[in-house]
Amino acid sequence: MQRRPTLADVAERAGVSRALVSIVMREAAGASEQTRERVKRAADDIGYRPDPRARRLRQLRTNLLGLTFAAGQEFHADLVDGVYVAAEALGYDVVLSAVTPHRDEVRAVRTLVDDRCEGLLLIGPAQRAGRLAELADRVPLVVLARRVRGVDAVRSDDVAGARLGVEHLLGLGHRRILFLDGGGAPGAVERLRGYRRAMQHAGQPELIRPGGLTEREGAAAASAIVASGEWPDAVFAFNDRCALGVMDVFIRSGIAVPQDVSVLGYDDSALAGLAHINLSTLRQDAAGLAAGAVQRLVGRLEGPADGRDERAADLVREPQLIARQTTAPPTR
Amino acid sequence: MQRRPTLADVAERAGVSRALVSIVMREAAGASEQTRERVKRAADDIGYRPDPRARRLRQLRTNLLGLTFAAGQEFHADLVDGVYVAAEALGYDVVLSAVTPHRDEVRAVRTLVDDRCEGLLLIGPAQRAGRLAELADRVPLVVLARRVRGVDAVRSDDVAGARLGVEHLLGLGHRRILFLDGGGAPGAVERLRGYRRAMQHAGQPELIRPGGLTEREGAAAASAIVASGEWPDAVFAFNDRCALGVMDVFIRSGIAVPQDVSVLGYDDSALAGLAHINLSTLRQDAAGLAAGAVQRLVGRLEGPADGRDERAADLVREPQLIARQTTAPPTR
DNA sequence: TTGTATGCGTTATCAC
DNA sequence: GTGATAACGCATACAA
Repeated sequence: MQRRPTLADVAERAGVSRALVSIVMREAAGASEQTRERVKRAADDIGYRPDPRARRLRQLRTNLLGLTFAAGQEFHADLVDGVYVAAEALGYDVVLSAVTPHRDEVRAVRTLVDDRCEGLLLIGPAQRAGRLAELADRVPLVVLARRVRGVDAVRSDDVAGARLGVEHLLGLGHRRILFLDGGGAPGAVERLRGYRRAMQHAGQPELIRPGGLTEREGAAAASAIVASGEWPDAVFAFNDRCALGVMDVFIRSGIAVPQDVSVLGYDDSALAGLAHINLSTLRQDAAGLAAGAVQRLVGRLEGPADGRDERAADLVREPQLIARQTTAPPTR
Repeated sequence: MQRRPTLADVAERAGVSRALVSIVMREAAGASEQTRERVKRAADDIGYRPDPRARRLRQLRTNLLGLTFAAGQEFHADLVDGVYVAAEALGYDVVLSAVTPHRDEVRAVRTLVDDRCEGLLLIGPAQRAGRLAELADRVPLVVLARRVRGVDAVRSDDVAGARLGVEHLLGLGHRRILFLDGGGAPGAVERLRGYRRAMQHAGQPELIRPGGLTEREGAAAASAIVASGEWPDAVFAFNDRCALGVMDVFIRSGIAVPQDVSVLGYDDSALAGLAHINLSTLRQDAAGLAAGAVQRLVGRLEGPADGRDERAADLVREPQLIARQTTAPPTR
């Protein structure tokens, strides 16, 4: 027998009906303990594993959650992990669909819809809000790590995070705090707003330069700072990668961190925690965000039928300040 | 009609049989051009998309390739992209299964087998060779980026890569070349061997220290070097991350790269190419490796029935030297 | 060229 | 508690 054993094979071997095997495999009610034992033995003996395709085909529901993510991005990976955990706890399976250089988001979403996922989770989607709203109109959808008008979203409170960061630096005694903006990246507007509000509230001047998302851009910004000859007390970078680029250029230029300038990142990526880097940063609660998104999506799926016209939710979670070695009181 | 349209709905709307719709949707022979047109129109009108589950259930083959990978790892992401591309070219779909902190490899593999994938692609699996051989015995399997005895594997030629690196440094005029070993990591044994062979061939003394896979370990190794007071001409690190740790400590210690010491990495990760880092390194051809693995796997699936006892293949591809700014002729 | 009938592996409904 | 039977959406052999 080259083909894989089916439920019918188990039934034959155990000498019971297929219906009973189904009941036993699903741990459903309606079978005696003795029968259960026999069926399980038979299933194990021939190495039977239920076919999810056939199961989902027969059931009205697929119990499938589709998830798009950018392969290779650390923060996305953390969210994927969290989604797996949260979905399993609620009895759902997860179908992954990666966004890569040769496979765009539209395509990633299409495969998930074709696979009959009941709901979609999109991590940091790049599509414009209008498209996402259209999509959300056709299939239950929750966006992760980005705010989209008219669509359910779960994300960090970037305004609060940036404010936390500024308050940390102010608390250390810094005054001239330079913010490196993230341009059009998700969360950039909010982080900038948080910075500005906190600085205004403290009565300090706003120092803002274009930063970016990568080490390269951070390095460029730092070079500009060095060239200007006028250093700030502290640099608050849009994210960790940008902060690393800044630190790299500073150190090569003989500017000590944190003695001469404090540097603060955002994301608490894996690099930030390394012993020789020890970057102070703000941590987003990936597991919490993932759980929140899954719960929201499942809530829509299992909620009251009249809830479909419910207004889109925008769930935010507070980031957490991780003070390491790159921020310290001014030494001057 | 809340439920999704089925093939039968299309048939009804187009006024033809379901078999004809099936023929048209599969682009199979046996339908007139006129009918094709009408069916396609009807399908588009009601937004019909075939159900892959039902399709695969009916067919003897699923045309599914299962792929495990570590979410968040850049090199894995490159391979995932390559697998998507190569699989599509051969008419296969890819099912992703991530290995994360809360989801181990065994589990990732199980879901793929349950989903009736015809063959499995494992990127850098952590299981010991014996387990993998057992698995390969039950399902067609190709391991990517690791060598496993008795199992099909596609990987870079790490011996050749290390040799290339050493020859590059020798060619620049360096003699005292220190190699930072990767311990038990995949490819570590081969890279060490390549280094030793090249050094022996050149009649130079072998300088070997324990390195590691991360910035942290690279930094530790560099600290030891600095403390010893005796610098080599060049440091050849097990991988880019290790090399970055080395450079970080060197620069902080006032040792200029490449003026005082050349540093060579391995992997050509995204960080290596950044303007302010510009790490010389060895590039693995991710797309080529992925394509090779997919071709090998599909070859097994579609190959002659008597080929199942074929000996396991070990396909290697040559890495490529990327000479950037961290390696240069000695200035002394 | 087109239509009919059957089965893929499972679950759900109904009898017994 | 247990078993027969239909149905999920689709593809295929075969008949028309």
